[in-house]
Amino acid sequence: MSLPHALLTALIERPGSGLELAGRFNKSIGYFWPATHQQIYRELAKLERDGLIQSQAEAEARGRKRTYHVLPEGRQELRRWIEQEDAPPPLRDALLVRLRAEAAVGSMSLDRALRRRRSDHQSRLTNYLSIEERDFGDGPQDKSAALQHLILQTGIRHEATWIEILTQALDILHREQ
Amino acid sequence: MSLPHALLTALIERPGSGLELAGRFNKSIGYFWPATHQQIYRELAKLERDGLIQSQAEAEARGRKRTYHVLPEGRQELRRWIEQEDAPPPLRDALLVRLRAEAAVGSMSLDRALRRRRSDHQSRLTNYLSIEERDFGDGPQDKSAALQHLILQTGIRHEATWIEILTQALDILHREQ
DNA sequence: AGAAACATGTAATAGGTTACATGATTTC
DNA sequence: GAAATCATGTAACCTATTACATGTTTCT
Repeated sequence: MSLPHALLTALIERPGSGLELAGRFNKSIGYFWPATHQQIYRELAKLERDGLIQSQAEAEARGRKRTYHVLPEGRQELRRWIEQEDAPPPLRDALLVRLRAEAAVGSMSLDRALRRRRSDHQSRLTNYLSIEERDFGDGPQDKSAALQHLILQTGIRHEATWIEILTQALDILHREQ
Repeated sequence: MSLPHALLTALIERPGSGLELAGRFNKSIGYFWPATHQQIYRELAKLERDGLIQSQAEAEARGRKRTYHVLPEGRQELRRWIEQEDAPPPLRDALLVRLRAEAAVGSMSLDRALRRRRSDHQSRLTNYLSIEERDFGDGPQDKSAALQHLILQTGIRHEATWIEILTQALDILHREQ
């Protein structure tokens, strides 16, 4: 249920069309709330039906660009939603199921999957660190920038934790006995 | 797509019925792959149709207990699945969307949600630490126990990271200016 | 004019969540 | 015998994923 609110946030940061949003998502909000363009178009249409955003298009036709912006009602709805409480989402990581399965059957075949995952996390970490350098490298931050930095740091810590975990897992699997 | 394999793992650890599994899930695999009893019954039926597990019941009737165990084909399927590689799942945490939205609109109303989340993570952490004390407190571990311990440590680090993040977020929101 | 890129969508499927329905066993 | 608990299931819905379809603009 967060996608519509993620879209409202992105459109407040800057109005745009469905495909533009899909592109921006890949490099920002999508790191913690991914969405495909199909999902985005569907939700944008619904948000407009609900009167939270509005679109302008040069002409009403299929392949024509349609730019959305947030209405006051949308901003209001976002403010309302921000203060909702919800429980922490579960990890839901298949790799943990695999580790548990390995502990149960001892197949000894996890090695490749673990290395692959570790290198995935390593490249994500590198990417996040270079974004941090670029966007938050110098100077003091206002509240808004500090929050965005914190979100990025969440990703950084997440990747770093996984790298450690996977290294430990490989150690365990390679131990004698 | 991990639920069937999580169930195979649980049934290898110990055969059981649908509701028993649902109960066990809440205290073990469910920490990183939650499932309701409805899902579990559906998947068990499918696993039996596919010839991976088999059930025994005293009588064929609706409310009668039905105990499942894993067939060799199921064990084989689990071994095959373990070595599959997959990309890290996204964080998909609504709270990060909320932080980003707060950065965009500055509603100043996140406080309660952040404290609630932090205390959720704190009680989970306490719970995990006491499980660690109880199950892995003393002595050296064989490979299987070391893996299960590592899975628990993943949860512990996850909760600890979130507590830090949320504390930082509260600091930022309470800052002057 | 043709190709590539931009742009918006539809359809089918799978997985998970929530609400509800029903039978069997145990306990008081 | 009634209530609580154990146990198995159905149905409706929502979200996300994947594959496909189609129109428009720009570049060469």
